[in-house]
Amino acid sequence: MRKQPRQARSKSMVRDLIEAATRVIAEDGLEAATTARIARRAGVSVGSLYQYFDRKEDIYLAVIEAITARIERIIDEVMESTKGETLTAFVAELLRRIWDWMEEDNGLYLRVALYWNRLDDLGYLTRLEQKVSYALAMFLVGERASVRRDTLPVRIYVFANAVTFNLLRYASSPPNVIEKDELFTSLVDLGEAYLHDAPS
Amino acid sequence: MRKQPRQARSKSMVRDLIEAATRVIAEDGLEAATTARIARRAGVSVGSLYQYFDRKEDIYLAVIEAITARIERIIDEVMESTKGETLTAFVAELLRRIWDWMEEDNGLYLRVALYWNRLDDLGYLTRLEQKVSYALAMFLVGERASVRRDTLPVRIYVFANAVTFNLLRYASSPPNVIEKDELFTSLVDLGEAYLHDAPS
DNA sequence: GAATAATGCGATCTTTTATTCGTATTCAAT
DNA sequence: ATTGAATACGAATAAAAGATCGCATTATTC
Repeated sequence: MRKQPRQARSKSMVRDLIEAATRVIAEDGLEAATTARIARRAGVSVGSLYQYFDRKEDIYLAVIEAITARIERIIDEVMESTKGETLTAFVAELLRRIWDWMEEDNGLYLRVALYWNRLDDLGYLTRLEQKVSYALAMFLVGERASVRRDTLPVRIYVFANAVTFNLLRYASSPPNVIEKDELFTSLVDLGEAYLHDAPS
Repeated sequence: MRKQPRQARSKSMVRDLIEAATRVIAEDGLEAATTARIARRAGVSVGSLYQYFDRKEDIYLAVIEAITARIERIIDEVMESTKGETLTAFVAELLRRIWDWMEEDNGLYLRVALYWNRLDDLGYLTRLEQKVSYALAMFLVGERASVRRDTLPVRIYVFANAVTFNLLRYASSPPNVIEKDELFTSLVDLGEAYLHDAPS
């Protein structure tokens, strides 16, 4: 961001721009998210946009930064609210909360999430992955389940990715034979079967 | 494709174009894969390109079609070669074979695969997913393992996606603490823990 | 209420890229 | 060898979109 907005109006303009970008992406896809379009949607001129974003991509980054921050907060809240419970409870609640949030506003964030790969460069995804991995490890330890310590990191990596991408994939084109709840239950089961102590 | 190539030279030109597109994408990314660039790389003029592809996207489609067909062939071969063996054996061998192929030619297809989402529209991915699902189901039945029939379809869906995206994700940025073989073993374990009969 | 800084504007410039089309070349059939 | 069809060419066209910049408006400060 080339300049920090100082006055109140410019701060709110930046917020408006980020929101407008989010909505344009959600509604008409990343291709449609041109500077002109975003600016118009925000009720602002292109010139103003470039006052606070050096390049078009910087707006995209701002969008994804906001999403990531929001998910991180959800993770924190769920860790707190399921403290002392099982890993299963944590995963189930986390899924529910994230999905509910993404579904809000006519699936706004669900739609944006489809462009994750193009928006991200994997930096933000990694950030989230690390947070989730940490949480999972905490719960496993808390359960004093006999975990196979040697393979745990890989398993957590695999599980975290499995959950993330199954969600994204399902969001982008849900097979009509599979209900959302069914998917969620299965993902929770996956954690149970895969992360708890394995048959030697 | 607007016209079918009839003569030998035009057929080979179409092949060259598809290969050139593949290489340009792999080496410099999808952004760089402009019509001009692809044509030049194939040693052909843009005009010739448009003789056989109506739109730029049609070349991309041809690229991904070729890849999908190749993977389908690998699946068939592995099904054949592990016939009568366990599901685990099938999965392990499939992973090995696909990865080996993608690594060929300096990771050519591994690099292209990173753009899957932008190339695909999920049509080809679904095609592959269905083939894999079918294969997994066959092996499970063959093992006469007591599978929980009610949840099997979801589980297979989840597993197939888990494997696919863990591969793609790992390919795009392997965490340096995780070795490829470790990942593969874990994915195989995942199938074992998750697809075989679950603790009621 | 001047003076100065911050913000906002949008027509304009510039670059990039897809696509076309008239012409030149090569092939295949007779 | 001749002729017509297929193929190849690439300069030229046209549209799209990112980014800029000089000027207008609004806020802040003293």
